[in-house]
Amino acid sequence: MPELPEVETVVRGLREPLVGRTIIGMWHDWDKTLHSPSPQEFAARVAGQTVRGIGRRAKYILIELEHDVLVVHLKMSGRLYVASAEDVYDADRWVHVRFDLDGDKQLRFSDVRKFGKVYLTDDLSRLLGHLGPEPLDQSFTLAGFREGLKGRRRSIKAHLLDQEIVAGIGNIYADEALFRAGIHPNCMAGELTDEDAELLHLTIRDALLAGIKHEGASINWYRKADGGKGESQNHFYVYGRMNLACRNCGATINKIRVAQRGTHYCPNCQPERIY
DNA sequence: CCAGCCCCCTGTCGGC
DNA sequence: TGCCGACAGGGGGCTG
Repeated sequence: MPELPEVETVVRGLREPLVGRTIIGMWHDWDKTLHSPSPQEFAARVAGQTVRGIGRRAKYILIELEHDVLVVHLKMSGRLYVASAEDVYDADRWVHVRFDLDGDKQLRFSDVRKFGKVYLTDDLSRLLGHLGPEPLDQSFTLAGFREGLKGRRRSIKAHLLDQEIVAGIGNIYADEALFRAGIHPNCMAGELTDEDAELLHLTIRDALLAGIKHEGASINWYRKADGGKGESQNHFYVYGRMNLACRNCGATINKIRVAQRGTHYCPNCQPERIY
């Protein structure tokens, strides 16, 4: 569920309750949620470390400790929140990892579908080195984006979902960025014009910034760190709007499958192209 | 290189 | 009502 805007919103919400807290110990009930190191080493290493800061890389949450980084990927249904030990939340029934903090607080990782992963590492580049540029950083240049499109014989939607091209876009914001650029999701990446690339380079950032502004999309599982819902889903142009009227032209939004993912587009604003 | 399929899981929804 | 398949904000792996 969570893409860059959702993860960024969670990170911002965790900063206040988490930074400065010390991890006392940890508990888990699903081995596969702990990616690495082993549960025994994980618990031994994390205990006693204080949270120095919290950040984000692509869809990964980075909790910076004194000697390691605690990394969390929410995948489809993960939630991360800080609670007082006695607090009870709806999401608690799916908590699979819990970190006990000083001050009688807890950092809880809840995950209905159990796809989420938690890592502890002192070598972030080994874990995240394969990722492409951050779309909202200076490192995401138009020149680099154009270069990456050259000669690629796959759909532009598949291209945008490739985390090595640009990191943090998922199914929602790929559809939204392509709509804003007027580009059909099945267009060949390598066939886009320089003008297309320039527009898409802009609309990727616009779509993601709109998502952050509205604090992420709470369609199903995603919640902010404080448990509240985001509002981004109320501002989509195409995602989840099949058979509804295009906000731009009034045509009926269509849904197809591209790159094995449900894909929403306006057949009028994003016409198929003949090469 | 890339499309297409599988897997990891659980919950929800629509059709019969 | 119950059952059953399809599908869901992700990503890794395999085949052809």
